[in-house]
Amino acid sequence: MNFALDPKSGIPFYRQIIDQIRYGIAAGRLKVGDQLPTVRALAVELKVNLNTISKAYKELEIKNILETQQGTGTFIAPVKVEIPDNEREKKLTGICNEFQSIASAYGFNLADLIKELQQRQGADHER
Amino acid sequence: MNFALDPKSGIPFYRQIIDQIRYGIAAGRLKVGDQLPTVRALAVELKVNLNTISKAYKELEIKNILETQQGTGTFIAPVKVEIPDNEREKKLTGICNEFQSIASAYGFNLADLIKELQQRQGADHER
DNA sequence: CTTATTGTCATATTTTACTATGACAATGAT
DNA sequence: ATCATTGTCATAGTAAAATATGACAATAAG
Repeated sequence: MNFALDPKSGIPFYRQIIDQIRYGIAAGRLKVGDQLPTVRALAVELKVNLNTISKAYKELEIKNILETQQGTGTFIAPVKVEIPDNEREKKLTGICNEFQSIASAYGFNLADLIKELQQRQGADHER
Repeated sequence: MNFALDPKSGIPFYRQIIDQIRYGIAAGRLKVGDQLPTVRALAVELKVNLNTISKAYKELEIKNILETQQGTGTFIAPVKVEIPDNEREKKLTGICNEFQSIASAYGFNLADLIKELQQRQGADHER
């Protein structure tokens, strides 16, 4: 599981973390019993305060999505997490909007972006 | 151009306004020279404070995306992009790296992104 | 038992977002 | 010249987000 915070999004860090975990579970990349990074480790990795991670984990524990054992760690709880298709689509749209806007500010159009991404896709298959 | 604020999104109002203008330009719905609503008119329409609109416009003006003339109004500025080819390529790579990283944190892969962008390309041609 | 690691809690401080209000400055119409 | 409209600025207050710091509690390993 890899996390990526976007400070320019205006979305609070703790909420971005929550969402990325939810999406990870929903997509099956995180499975019941998997251990998450420790609050301190993730805080260092994302260069944010320990309390910010703790807040995210805590909210997910309240929702029974995570289980924490003090002294041991934080784990994915046996709960089904589903992200509605429309929310997922909305997220993708938002990410692409942001992407397209920034690209356009530097003079890149949709064709430029698609071409660059397709090259990566090709490179992926070669490996 | 019509605006819509989502109070539940957690994204600051002024940032939502900034983004909607940026996306509007990127998508071609707003063109060079177009006048935006006055700060007071938009403040009333969106039921937010005048300063919130002003802050959004001001930030866009600093980025040379808008031009303001006191007493007249606020307009879409002519975007100027002059970057050497090698730096340009580097920039595109960087933007796409960032994009791919954030998308991946939410479980979207290259194929998802390409598909979404291609849909936009198609929608463009229909108009 | 001791020690290290884990999550938790509490407090204080800083930064940012938003609102409220009032005043000022530049422009264009009359 | 006068007036309405435009964007701007300054100040103050409230709330949320994030940080900084230190301490505590439960678990596992030795």
